[in-house]
Parts: sequence; C-alpha cells; structure tokens
Amino acid sequence: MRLKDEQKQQRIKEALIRLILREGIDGTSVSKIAREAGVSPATIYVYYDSKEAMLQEAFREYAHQPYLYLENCIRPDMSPEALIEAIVRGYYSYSIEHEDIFSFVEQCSRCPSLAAAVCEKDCSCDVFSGIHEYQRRGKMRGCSDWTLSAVLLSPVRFMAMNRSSMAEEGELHLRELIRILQDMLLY
Amino acid sequence: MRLKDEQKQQRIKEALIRLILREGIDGTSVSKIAREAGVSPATIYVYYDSKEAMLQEAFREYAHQPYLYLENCIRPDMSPEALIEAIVRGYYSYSIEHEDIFSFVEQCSRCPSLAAAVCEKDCSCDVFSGIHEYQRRGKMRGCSDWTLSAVLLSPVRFMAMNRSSMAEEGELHLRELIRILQDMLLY
Amino acid sequence: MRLKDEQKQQRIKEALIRLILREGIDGTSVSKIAREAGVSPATIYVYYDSKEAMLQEAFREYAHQPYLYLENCIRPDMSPEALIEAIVRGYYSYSIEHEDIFSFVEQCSRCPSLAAAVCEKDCSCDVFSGIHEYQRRGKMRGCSDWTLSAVLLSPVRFMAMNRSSMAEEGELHLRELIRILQDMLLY
Amino acid sequence: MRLKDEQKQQRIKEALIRLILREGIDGTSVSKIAREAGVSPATIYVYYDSKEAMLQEAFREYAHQPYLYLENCIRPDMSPEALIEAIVRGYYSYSIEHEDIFSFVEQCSRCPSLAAAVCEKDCSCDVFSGIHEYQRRGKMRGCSDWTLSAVLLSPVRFMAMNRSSMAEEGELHLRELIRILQDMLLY
DNA sequence: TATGAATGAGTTTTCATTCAT
DNA sequence: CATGAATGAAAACTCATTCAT
Repeated sequence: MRLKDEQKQQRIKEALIRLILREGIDGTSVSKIAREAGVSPATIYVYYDSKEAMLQEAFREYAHQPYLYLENCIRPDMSPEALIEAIVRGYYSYSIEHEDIFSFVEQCSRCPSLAAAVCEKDCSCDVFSGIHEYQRRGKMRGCSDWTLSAVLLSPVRFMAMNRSSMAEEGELHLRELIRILQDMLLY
Repeated sequence: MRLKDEQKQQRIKEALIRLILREGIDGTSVSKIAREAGVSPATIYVYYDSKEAMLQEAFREYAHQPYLYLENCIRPDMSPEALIEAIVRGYYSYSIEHEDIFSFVEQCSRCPSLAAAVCEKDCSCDVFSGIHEYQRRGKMRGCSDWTLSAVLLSPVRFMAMNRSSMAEEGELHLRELIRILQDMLLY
Repeated sequence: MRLKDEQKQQRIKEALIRLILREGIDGTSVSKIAREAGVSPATIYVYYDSKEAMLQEAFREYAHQPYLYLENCIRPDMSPEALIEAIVRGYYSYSIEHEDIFSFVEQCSRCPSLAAAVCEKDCSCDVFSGIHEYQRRGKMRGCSDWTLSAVLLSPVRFMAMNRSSMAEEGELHLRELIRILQDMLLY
Repeated sequence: MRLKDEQKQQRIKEALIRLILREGIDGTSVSKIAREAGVSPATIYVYYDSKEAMLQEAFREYAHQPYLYLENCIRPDMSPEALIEAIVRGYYSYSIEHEDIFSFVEQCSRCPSLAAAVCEKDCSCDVFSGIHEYQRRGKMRGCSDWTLSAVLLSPVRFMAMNRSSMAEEGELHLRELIRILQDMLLY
C-alpha cells in the first residue's frame, strides 16, 4: 500500500496559492492546480473532499502564518518604538517574502463563502502581547486588540497591496507610517 | 429610448454587485447576472464586450463611489477633529449603506486581473483636501496622501470587514479608533 | 484462513445488494460497495476480476435464491390448492424478507448486459415438480413451465414491486390473486 | 432568437431510450445521449435541469405509452374472449414494436430513484374499461384493477422479457397463456 | 492476502459567448 | 435593441481499476 504523502499534499497547497496569486481565486481551477502540482486532478480528491474544502483548509492554515512570522520578528526586550517598527516592518516583509500566501489570504478574507471560516482577531493575540505589557505599564496608550489590528496592520496591508503603484517611494511611506504610529501609541 | 437603455445597463450593474456580495466573484456567472437583472444573457453583450470588461468598467466606476459619498460627509468649515470623525464615520456608514458596492470593490481590488485597472490613490484627493488645508496651516501633522489613506481609511475597512464578528461593540471600537486618529493627526 | 476469506467475499456481496436496493444499479460504485463492506476497493479485485464479473456472479447466485426459498415452502403432500397458495405466498414473503436480493435480481434481469447471463426458466423446475405431478395425474391443467412461471410468479412480482402503493390492501389483493389462480389451474 | 425546437427535444428523448435499450440505464451517459441525438451535451441542459429530471420526465411520459397503444387494440364491440386476446397480444406486440420504450420503462420501474415518480396503476384504467363492463354484466369474473394488471399484463411482460430464450415457441406460449387467461376470467 | 494511494478516462454540469430571429 | 437557443470548452468531481507496499 502506498502511504499518504505529506509532501504531495504540501505540493498541492503550494500550487494552490501560487496559482491564486497569479490568476486570482476565480481563475484557479482544480485541473490547473493539479497541473501546477504535478499530480492528477483525481489525486487532489484523495486529500480534500472538494475544492471548497481545500480552500477552507488552506485558508485556515495560512491565515495564521503572518502572525507566526511576526512573532519571530519581535523580542521581549524591545523598546516600545522598536516594537512598533518591528511589527510594521515585519508584516510588510512578510507581504513581500510570502507574496503568494499574503495575496491568497487577502482574497479569501473577502470571499463571502470563506470569510466566515476564519476570524482574524483570533490569531493576533500573541503578536500584541508585548504591546499589552507596555500598555499595562502605562508606557503605551491603552486600546483594544481590534483597534491595534486596525491601526497597526491594516495600513501595512494597504501599502503592501499597492506596492507596485508606490514604486520606489515604498520605503519612505513605510518610514512615515511607522513614525506616525509610534507617536500615536506611545506616551 | 435612451433612458430605457441606461436603466437596463444600470440594472445589470446592480445585479452584478448584488450577486458578488452574495456569492463572491468566483460564484458569479453571466447567466446568473442576467437572471438577477431580468434580462437575457445575450443582452449583457449588447452593453459589454465581455464579462471581464463588465467587471473592469463596474470596478472603475464603483471604486470612485465611496469618495463621492465621503465628499458629502465633510464641510469646509469643519474643525480638524470633526473632519477626521466625519471621514471615519462616513466611510464606515458607506460600508454599511452600500454593503454590496463595498464588498464588490474590496473583492475586485484583490483580484490580480482587475487590481491593475484602478489605482486607489487617484480617487482620494478631494476627500483629503480639507486635511491638506489644515496641514498647510500647521494645524495637522503633515504626511503624504498614501499615508493618509493608510491610517484613515484602511482601519475603517478592517472594521467594516469584520463587522459581523464585532457585533455590538462596533460603535465602541469606532469611537476608540476616531480618538486615536485625532490624537495622531492633530497637533 | 479459508473461512475468513469467504466471510469477506460474503460481506462484499451483501454490501453490493444492499446498495443496489438503496441506490439502484447505476448509483452503485465499487468504492461505495467497498465502504459499505468495510474493505478496500482493491480487495474487491482480489475476489472478482471486474465490477461486471462481480455483478454477473452475484446475479447468477442470487437469481437462484427465491427458488430455493420456495422449495422450503412447499411439501409433497400438499393439496393442489395449498400448493398454489404456498407458491404465491412464499414468493411474496421472499420479496419482503429478502427485499434486497429481490430488488437486485429484478434490476439485473432488466439490465441488457446482465440479462443474458441467466435464464429464469433454468431455475424453476424443482418448484414446479409438485404441480407437474398433479398435472400428470389430471388434477391440474397442463401447461408449459414458461406459462407456469408467467401466471404464477409474474403477478406476484408485480404486486411485490408495487407493494408500497397498495398499502394495507396488499393482503386482500394477494388473496384475490390466489383464488383466481387456483380456479384457473385446478380442474 | 432561435425558437425552442420540439423536434430536438424529441430527438433527445429517442436517443435516450435507444441507448438505454442497448446499454442499460447504468451505461447511458449524458454525453452518449448527446452524441446519439446529434446535439451538444450542453444543449440537453437547455431542455432538462438534470439527467435525473430527464429520466423522470421521459419515464413519466413513456410509462403511459403502452396503455395508449393498447387502447387502439381494443374495440367496444369485442367479445370477452377477443378482449382478453387483444390485450395480451397487443401488449406483446407493443413490447416488440417498441422494444426500446418497453425496455426503458421496465428498467426505470425497477430503479429506486425513479420508481416513486410513476405509479403503474394510474395508467391502466381505460384499458380495462371493457372488462369492467363485462364484469358488471356478470360475464366476467369480478376482480380489482390491481389483480387485472397482475394477471393480464405481468405474464406478458415476463414473456416479452424472455423472448429471446423462447425463440420459436413464443407464439405457442402466448396462445397457451391467452387460453388460460380466458378460462380464468370468463364465466 | 490486503490495502490506501493514485490515476486516466470518464461523469454530470456550468461557463462565457455566439447565433438566428 | 433584444432575446432564448445553442454550443465548445472547461468546470468540479467520480469511476473502475492498478500500483506499491
């Protein structure tokens, strides 16, 4: 008996997000995914019950990823300023280094049938724990996690999304954004 | 004759965004649009060369809309605080009152084949002209339009998108966000 | 070892007819049979060369069954009347007690690719031997086995098939049928 | 605008039953039907919502047919004997002349998902009205329509189904059957 | 023997688009 | 202009069967 191949499932998932980056969620068919992954279309149904199920599972998994990445960008001993910069730059780097995952998650979040499956808030907690600490110590302005996500991450998402239009000025805008956010959150 | 035609085209566009809100961009076919609009599929091709062209034209048109709406929310005589509140609340209101357009634009922005067609920045200028004025007069922190969009609009977009998860606390979060943005941008 | 295997083959055959009762011959796939039998699809090919071969073998075997059952319903010392009643009631009981086999055989008999494999006449002889005896003795009307099958068994098959539509009146119709057949065949 | 083509739908239905006669209900796919009918597979979905719906509609329609045919075989002025012979011979002729419809209806009646859609009894009334008349006048044995169907039609169905095995003796068996049924029903 | 993975060829069905009126 | 019919191409998915263990 052939054993279920973890690598193969991984190949399928990677093909999926690569394609969705290139062709969008509505331009991505099961056969294209199969071709991209180098397997038969039927094989995909060994690993997933349906295209919808595959998207949901991948979405659930990948929605987490930027937060895991971000956790590696921040250190407990960072100053409040550094912490904010690390989060902003980290998230922006992620959007570049993992453009495919980033675009995949962005598209899925907007898709009515998928959006329900994952709630962004759930993932963010650990990333903000450093900020919570400073907030408790009165070194940072207190606010809810919703608001933290909204003001720290959404603007970066916006910049990442419009990266191509910003061309060379990207770094400048990022720096400006970081300054403004630092002033906003620090006492 | 002229009026009737434009009404029909309007019906088609409205059917399009209604469907995309309900079923997502990848669940929306020409026949479904036709059925929803009460016309024949062939009729759609009287007004548009292709599905892609229809999406692009609708996207181009509707991407503008929130900015037109916002312009009606702000008055030249508003104080800086009021201005920020008006923009934030106005954009949020728009996302509720025109949920379909909002979702349509969000989805199109993330779709690789459509995103290129419209650049968000182009639209934003007039909305920010009040802010520009205050910035020139030194009453508001200076920053680029990119950054203004990023910090003023993206967070609202985030809240709008997660509206259902926030339930009753929506208004609280909105108020917190407004306060934080006012502090951030006002001297 | 030998026993275990036969049990497994038996489980497969039972799964086959159970499924065909529920889903019809065209809704029954090898994988479904395997799932229902609790074995792997590949295992089925240990016992049968192909799906077609499996159906044929099962058909051949199960087509016999009602006749074996009927033989247990009749006794050599039965009166002509009792004999007819026993055959009719026995066949009807069989269609209820072994609904799955009954439906399976009915479906296979109508399926062009399978019908050729089994000829109903071959099976019937022993059931009718009691009748033959009475015919020889001049107590029953003489006629061919074809005709016996046609008039004694087909009507029961019809009633069995429409059992659900007859609801409570089933027993009445059966009794009427028995009376009519007795009058018809007895001198 | 092209008009819906009655002939085309007819061609599809005829292709359907021709194929089901040749290949059985489980060997008949939409693409095969389309090829046989000389249309595109997609065209079939202009006329029917699904394969299942097509089968149901065809079944509903064709289940009637033998009864319409039979009505043309019987005349009000027939003697009781002639009436029975006409029904038996008529039904048998139908099974030969319209082998495809006959086989189609037989297969559908046994298919669990289709059998529910049509109840055989509903169709039979007019065919038996001549018999009812003789029954009322005391010239024929009284019995329910269920029983009439069971004893008059089922045996013929059995003979028709086994026609190939009976070879040359078909006519003999038929004649024997008719005699026996006449004796059974006539006083 | 027994198996779950794997698949080419098929399934049913939908698609965006064009045709004929 | 407007349309329902028509369709080639492709969608999602299933099939009977074989492979590798």
